[in-house]
Amino acid sequence: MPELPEVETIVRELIPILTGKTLAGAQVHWQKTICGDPGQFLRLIMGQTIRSVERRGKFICLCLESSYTITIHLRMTGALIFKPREKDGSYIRAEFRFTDDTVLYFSDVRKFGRIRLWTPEEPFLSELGIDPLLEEGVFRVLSSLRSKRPIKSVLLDQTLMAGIGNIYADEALFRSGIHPNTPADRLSREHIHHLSRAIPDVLRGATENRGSTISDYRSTQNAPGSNQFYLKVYGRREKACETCGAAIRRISINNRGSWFCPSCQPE
DNA sequence: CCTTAGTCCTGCATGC
DNA sequence: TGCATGCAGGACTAAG
Repeated sequence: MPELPEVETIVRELIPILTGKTLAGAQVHWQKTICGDPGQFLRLIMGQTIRSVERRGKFICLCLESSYTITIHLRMTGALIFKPREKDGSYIRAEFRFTDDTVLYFSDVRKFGRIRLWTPEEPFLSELGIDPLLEEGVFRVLSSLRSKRPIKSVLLDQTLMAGIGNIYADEALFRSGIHPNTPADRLSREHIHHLSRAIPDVLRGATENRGSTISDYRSTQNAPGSNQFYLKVYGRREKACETCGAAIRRISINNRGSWFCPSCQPE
């Protein structure tokens, strides 16, 4: 699943490729991919030049010269690719052609991904929380929590911090020695300091490895990441903890799988 | 305020 | 081998 490191990897690849390109044509093969009316969407973006490409949380933002912005959210299996493989063919949900005849394909097996056009008047991604790459911001958010919700659920809450998903929430909690079910308002001062450091560390490390490819994630050039080889708990079913040797366990928190070491992360 | 369950989707793992 | 079942999950929504 593309989270902050995977989306950041994609955006870094898109910046030199898409900046300055002008949209010449587009096709939508799965209508629900586009939020709102696809016809209206296509009319409004046609002929527009991409001024910049940015990441906000897990959103890819294509800022247009008209001051409109296209956002792309990949959700579970979405991918932006320039050279689709044979097997991608039936999963192409939309495609964008530019005046230089290059084509950007939006592929998405599970059809959860969404593309939306924002007018300059709309409150752009106003619900999104802070970027969790800066320790100071993460510390401020974690220090101000007055909620009894499990810390795992809080880390996944995009209105507090935007970009953390299931994989990196579990990894950051493991590094901090915090059980995922710990009520957020019961974290010790030490826990908060540790987690504030662990979150940016985990995200930066994963970005340096160009993300984690568990099943579907691919970069715009169809390249997998390598960070899956460095995960300490996520998906390590029945495997031994590298720190203490205990068996990694999986529990469900708010209907989301949570992987942890019962010995390194006591209740 | 909070949690839980359902929804969207498909491929893959499991079980008989 | 084939078929049925169920599960995963990000974000949203409805219900309790």
